[in-house]
Amino acid sequence: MKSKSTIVQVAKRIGVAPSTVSRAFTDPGKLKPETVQRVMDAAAEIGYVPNHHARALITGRSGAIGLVLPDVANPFFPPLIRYAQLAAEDYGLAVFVADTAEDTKRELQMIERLSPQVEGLIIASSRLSDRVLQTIADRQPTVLINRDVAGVPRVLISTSKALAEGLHHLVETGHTRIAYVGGPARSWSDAQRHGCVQSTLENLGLEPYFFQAKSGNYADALEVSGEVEAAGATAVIAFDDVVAHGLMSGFRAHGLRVPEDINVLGCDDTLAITTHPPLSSISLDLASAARSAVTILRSAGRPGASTDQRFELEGSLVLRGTTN
Amino acid sequence: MKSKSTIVQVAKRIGVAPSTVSRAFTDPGKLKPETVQRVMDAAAEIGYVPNHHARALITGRSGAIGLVLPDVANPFFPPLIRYAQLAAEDYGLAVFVADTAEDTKRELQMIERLSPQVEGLIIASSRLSDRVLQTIADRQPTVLINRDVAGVPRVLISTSKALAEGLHHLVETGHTRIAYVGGPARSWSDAQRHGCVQSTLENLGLEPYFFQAKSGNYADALEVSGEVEAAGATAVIAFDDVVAHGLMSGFRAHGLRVPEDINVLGCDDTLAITTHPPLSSISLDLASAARSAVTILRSAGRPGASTDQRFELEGSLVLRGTTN
DNA sequence: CCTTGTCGTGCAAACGTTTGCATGCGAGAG
DNA sequence: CTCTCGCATGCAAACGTTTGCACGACAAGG
Repeated sequence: MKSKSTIVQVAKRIGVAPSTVSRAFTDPGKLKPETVQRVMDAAAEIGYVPNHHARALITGRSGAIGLVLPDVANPFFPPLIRYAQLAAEDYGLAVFVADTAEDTKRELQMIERLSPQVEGLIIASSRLSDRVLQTIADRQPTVLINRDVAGVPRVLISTSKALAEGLHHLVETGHTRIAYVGGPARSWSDAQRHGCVQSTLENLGLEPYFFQAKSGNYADALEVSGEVEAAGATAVIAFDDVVAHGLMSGFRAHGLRVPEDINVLGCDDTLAITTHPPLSSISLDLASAARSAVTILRSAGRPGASTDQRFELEGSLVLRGTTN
Repeated sequence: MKSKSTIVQVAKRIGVAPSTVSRAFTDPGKLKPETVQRVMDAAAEIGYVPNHHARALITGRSGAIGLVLPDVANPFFPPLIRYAQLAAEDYGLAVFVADTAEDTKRELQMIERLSPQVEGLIIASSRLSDRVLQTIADRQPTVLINRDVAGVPRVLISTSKALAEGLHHLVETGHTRIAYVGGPARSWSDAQRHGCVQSTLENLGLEPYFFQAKSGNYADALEVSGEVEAAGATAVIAFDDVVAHGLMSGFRAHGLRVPEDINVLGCDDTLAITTHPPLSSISLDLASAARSAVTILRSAGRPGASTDQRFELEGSLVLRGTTN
């Protein structure tokens, strides 16, 4: 099945040293162009393809990075996977994806499993403690996404500005009873959004109503919609779009109309246009986020790499059909 | 950053040969239990962790498999990723994920990139030609998902039975004008579903109406909903749930009610419960599919491995709120 | 007591690269 | 014409494992 041809076979074929063949692939500038050509031709002829592992063994670079995330099925992550992969490609890196199923133990376990076969780790929305994350980051290049741990490189996708903007819009259009339905408890994003709603609303002299969809999935949100309704909220900010979607379904089931009876503002803009009416949300630049993460990872563990990089990207408010 | 400790350091520490340490990790049965313990302790003390690449170099197994798919963002795939990973874990394998963005050239390119660093490839919903897939399968262990190429191991997730069942249900409840809205042209699933609708309906003496949502995404489906409506269909089968969802939105926008004015039956059951009303669909056992794929991959390229394995799993009909 | 077998361990040769150093060659400077 | 220098390439030593083979010790069988 697998044909195995090595660098020395190529070398023999055209009467050069193995090292020459190696250089033709890794540093062609050092060779006479004509030699490079001969090597390439011979390689193609016998179907030679460099052995990654032999190379990794000596150079220490495995040509792969790991992307660890809590739940592939959450619509926030697939785009992240795609963009991370695209970015990694530019550096000749392949990406391992690890789904932790929102389980802390499992997360740690996957990280340890992956650790020896990657050049670096991108850990998104980690549920691990700061201390543990620090330790991990000490062992190999690591960048966190949506987790703010001092001393470890991180990219944060912030929604503060856009959220405040959205809040102001709601207040301007006459809302005074505004609720926030939070997501996963240990999530940085949730803390950030929660805090933002709280401070913004207090500054406006309003009292926020807080609820929580424990795991942040559709079913949880559906369930919590009753409470929101009972509290008499006329507008609700959802932790993310799937929570927003769940809430909308709940409201509709109870005969509430969106946006006439209650306004809904989502977050992340992952499925906005597929709801009815189209969900107002906060759109994120995941492509930039992923690209930054990979770039930082690339430079981490290099001479003169700052260990405390912190990139913060702002989302932007997109008003659609669920707000007025 | 990266601490490097090797097998010989461990060996030295307790005065044994490197080979003994190696065996303690790979084949503990060959050693005195006490020796194994001593090795493990010493390894833990100095934080030794086996070097994957050195191991791969000599054994030829990289400890990784590749999962190639057209679009991570399509809700069909994330569960597949998760289950594939779960299954791979049992064999101590990590999984590379490659998103081809539905691009044939890119697909081939990713496969070639991944090929040298994996023990095998799972290619889902490939857009490549049979011939090319054959060639790929010749070079390394490969299993196809939802692609039926003779001579290369494959697992097919069939919906024929469930679809026929659904069709009969529609006819029994009085529908005579039934449409099928297809998805990506080169897709095996689409061909299979298209064929099933055609033959089943013809057997029942009805003439099917065929439409197509080119890329199979929400926007395409939304667009095609008008045509379906114009054709006077009273029931529509969608290639998958996202197409179904798009159609529903289209219908609603034009004032049609589901299911009163038109019935909708989806496929894949990826987002059934999050639509309104909840989408009737055909549920798939992705967990089994993924597990089979990994298992087949594992046994492929082994002595006595049949090259022509073909697993077919049947989906099951789930009637919810979009049919009557 | 010698043979034979088993068990636990050591030795050393791979695996396919990369890379620092050495070498030979021709060209330009003196 | 000799010296020096740079360029293109060869040589060989790593990188960290795994694994076939050999070896010694010890037990059991004759």
